[in-house]
Amino acid sequence: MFTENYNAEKIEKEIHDFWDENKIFEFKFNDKRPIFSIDTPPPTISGMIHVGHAMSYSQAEFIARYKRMRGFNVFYPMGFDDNGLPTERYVENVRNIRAVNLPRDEFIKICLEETRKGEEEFKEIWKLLGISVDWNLTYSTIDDFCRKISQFSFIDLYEKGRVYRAESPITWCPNSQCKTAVAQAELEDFKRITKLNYIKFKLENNEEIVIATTRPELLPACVGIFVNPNDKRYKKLIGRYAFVPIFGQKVKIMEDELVDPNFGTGIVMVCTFGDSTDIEWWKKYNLETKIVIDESGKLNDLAGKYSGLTIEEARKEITEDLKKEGKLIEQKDIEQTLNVHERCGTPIEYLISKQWWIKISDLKEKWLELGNQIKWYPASMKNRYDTWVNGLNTDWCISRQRYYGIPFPVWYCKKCGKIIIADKKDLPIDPFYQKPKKSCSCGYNDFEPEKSVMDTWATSAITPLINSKWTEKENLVDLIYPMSLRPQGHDIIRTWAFYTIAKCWLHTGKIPWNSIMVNGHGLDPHGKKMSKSKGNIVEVKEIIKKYSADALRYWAASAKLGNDLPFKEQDVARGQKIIIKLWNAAKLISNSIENYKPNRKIELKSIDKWLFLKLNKVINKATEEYEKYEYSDATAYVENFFWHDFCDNYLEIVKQRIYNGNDEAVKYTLYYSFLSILKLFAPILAHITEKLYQKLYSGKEKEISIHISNWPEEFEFFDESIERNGDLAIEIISFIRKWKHDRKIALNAELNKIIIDCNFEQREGLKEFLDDIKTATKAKEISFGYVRDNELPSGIKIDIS
RNA sequence: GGGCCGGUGGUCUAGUGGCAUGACGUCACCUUGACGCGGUGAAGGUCGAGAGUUCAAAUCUCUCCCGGCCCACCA
Repeated sequence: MFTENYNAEKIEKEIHDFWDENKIFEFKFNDKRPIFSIDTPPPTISGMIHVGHAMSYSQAEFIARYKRMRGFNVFYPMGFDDNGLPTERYVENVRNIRAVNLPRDEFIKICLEETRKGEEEFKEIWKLLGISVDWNLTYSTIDDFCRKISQFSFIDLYEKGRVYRAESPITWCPNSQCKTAVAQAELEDFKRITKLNYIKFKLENNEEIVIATTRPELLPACVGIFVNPNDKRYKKLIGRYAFVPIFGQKVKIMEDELVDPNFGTGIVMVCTFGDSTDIEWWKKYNLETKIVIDESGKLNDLAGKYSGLTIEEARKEITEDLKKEGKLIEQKDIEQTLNVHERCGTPIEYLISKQWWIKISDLKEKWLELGNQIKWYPASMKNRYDTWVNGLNTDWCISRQRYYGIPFPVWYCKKCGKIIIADKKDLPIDPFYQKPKKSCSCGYNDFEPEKSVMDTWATSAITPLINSKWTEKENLVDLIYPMSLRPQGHDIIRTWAFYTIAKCWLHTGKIPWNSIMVNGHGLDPHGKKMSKSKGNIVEVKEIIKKYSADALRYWAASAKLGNDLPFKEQDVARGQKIIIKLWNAAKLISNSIENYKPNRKIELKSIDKWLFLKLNKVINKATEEYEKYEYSDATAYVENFFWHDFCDNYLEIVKQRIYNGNDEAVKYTLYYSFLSILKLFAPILAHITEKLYQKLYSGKEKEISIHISNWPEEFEFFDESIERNGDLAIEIISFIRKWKHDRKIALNAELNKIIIDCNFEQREGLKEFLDDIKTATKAKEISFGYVRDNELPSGIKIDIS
């Protein structure tokens, strides 16, 4: 018997130490059990770990624990995504430095220092939360092995003809902290109100046409004018020439179906480049190239007196000047959707530059087919993948003009310009500080290193191969690839999920994982994303300290898979109540279990069988839900069974038998039913179930930890009529409770006599439960007989006195 | 403009054809030998709107409205 209260902070700490010491979560390399491998998301080191992170990682963690109990050898690694733009931005802010002002190697060193710190912080919090990863399997995307495998991957795709270098228009972020090429997947939509400017262009014969544009600052880059071929108003213009105001260049008027006659004046100017239609026309009609915006979003010499101005400044001044010249005849407010960089919200520009690309846009059908080979949970999330693939219109630009990332294993010959690719056996290399091992084929021996680094997604897209130690002699590819499960958020389906499927298939010809579970986000109480700048971050540590890790995990388990979940402290408090309830139930039954070890078949009473019948159903349902990764529905079933069937009804009914101390049937029932309850709760309430397992079952059950014990299976099947009859008994007990309540009598007040009036079948069934009704209602006497009133839904009538 | 997800008592939520689930909150009663962080009850919903299919619709179909997300070349 134990009497102490539950001290979550102390006990959770003890349990963590126990798990560590006994290596409970270690992946066993030589083991016959089937493997369940998880492609854990490597979090970006961003300096703020909030309950939203805790939620998504907990949800994958529930599945890891469930699978472990199902007898799988679980491969559950942890990674850290600690390079690339987000990390640079983080480090620049934390240290208040700017990468551009520092030597490259010094900046990289600082980044490494800062990310180490961030990783320690993550590790500490994940341990507090009880995330059951095997920390021996940790990787970081900037470590030697990841640099090697990432460069290897690049060379492999280069050799396969999937990687190419090309000078072409590219989406570019001109933000002073970015100044890099970005990929289609990194763009977001942004709606804003802007001015549509109606501008007069002169024709050769001094006639005038009016063109509507939102970007007058691009006038110096204007290389053509288009009208719709079916637009009768402008048919006569086709093939003639116009002069761009202020800048004076002469441009041809052409026709194209893409022009919407109803937008603006129905006449469009093409600039290199204002948007993707410009690029399309530029390619299709082989137009001149006039780039007027530079890498930092300023106008260059082509803009004449406007040179050096930012886009916004130039727009303002050029508009002013047009107005002065009488060329601007109208300005209208319109709503405009434009592409912005997802990291900083800056409108992207199109520049021409030389970048490295992975060819993906020609294989849309393949990507869709691979998507079909993977099981999506919840199934509807596959739509997002399909939509994205269908909308793909460019290849994947993987070079970034940044500092802290994985370098390309590439040099260029300074004489003939030939591309020199490093030898696979020399990886990882940094072309900035290392040279090719032999001269160029042209005989020259001086090289220019590729200065760009790779898009972080290019590395994180091969996490299944990183986990498999692909490229190493002693690898796990046959063992764990394709991996069993990819858990990840819905916001990165177009990036992480898609790129992983694409790259891994290009390398191996196989899908990267058999299933993907897509989790929602933990939001602030008002349903908004948590972010430092909004000041609405709820910190993991605080909540764990106030409630407990188990209570926070319970909150995480309350969201259906894929749904976003606003953080409500009352939900965590609800988890706390269940934990306390479990502890107190254990207190009550500890006497019966502590010195008891079932070793033979016992004749059970009907109410005991009733409990097992209910339990069987819960085990079935919970298992079914877990197989679909629906931990939340599973938990709801378990919770309902534990709280109501087990505590409110069964325990109340058998209390006297517990106190008697020598009822073998009740001991047997409590031993196994409570063990099952603990196991069913174990994936969610990982700590308290472990503690109670050790307190009550240690030395009796085979495994030292509940988390490696077997998932509960159905008990012996009893005649289903017992469940029905037991339910009738509960119905009668409830009625008597209400009867007492209506008379403001205490529930434990004694009754003189209960008379039950029912049909023959009910009477036969209830006979087995009369004692239970008697003790639960404190009736001195109970009998069958004729009753006039008090009819229950089942038709039974009760007389109470 | 297209797609996906959602709209259920004050708040949140389960529920894909058959009397609307639970939590939190509210109110009342019960100081029951595990738990008052408890027990027992009560009040509270025309299940976003409309139409249709059906003996029967929160659930299926259509239209519309609202919210969120994803996608799209409208200058």
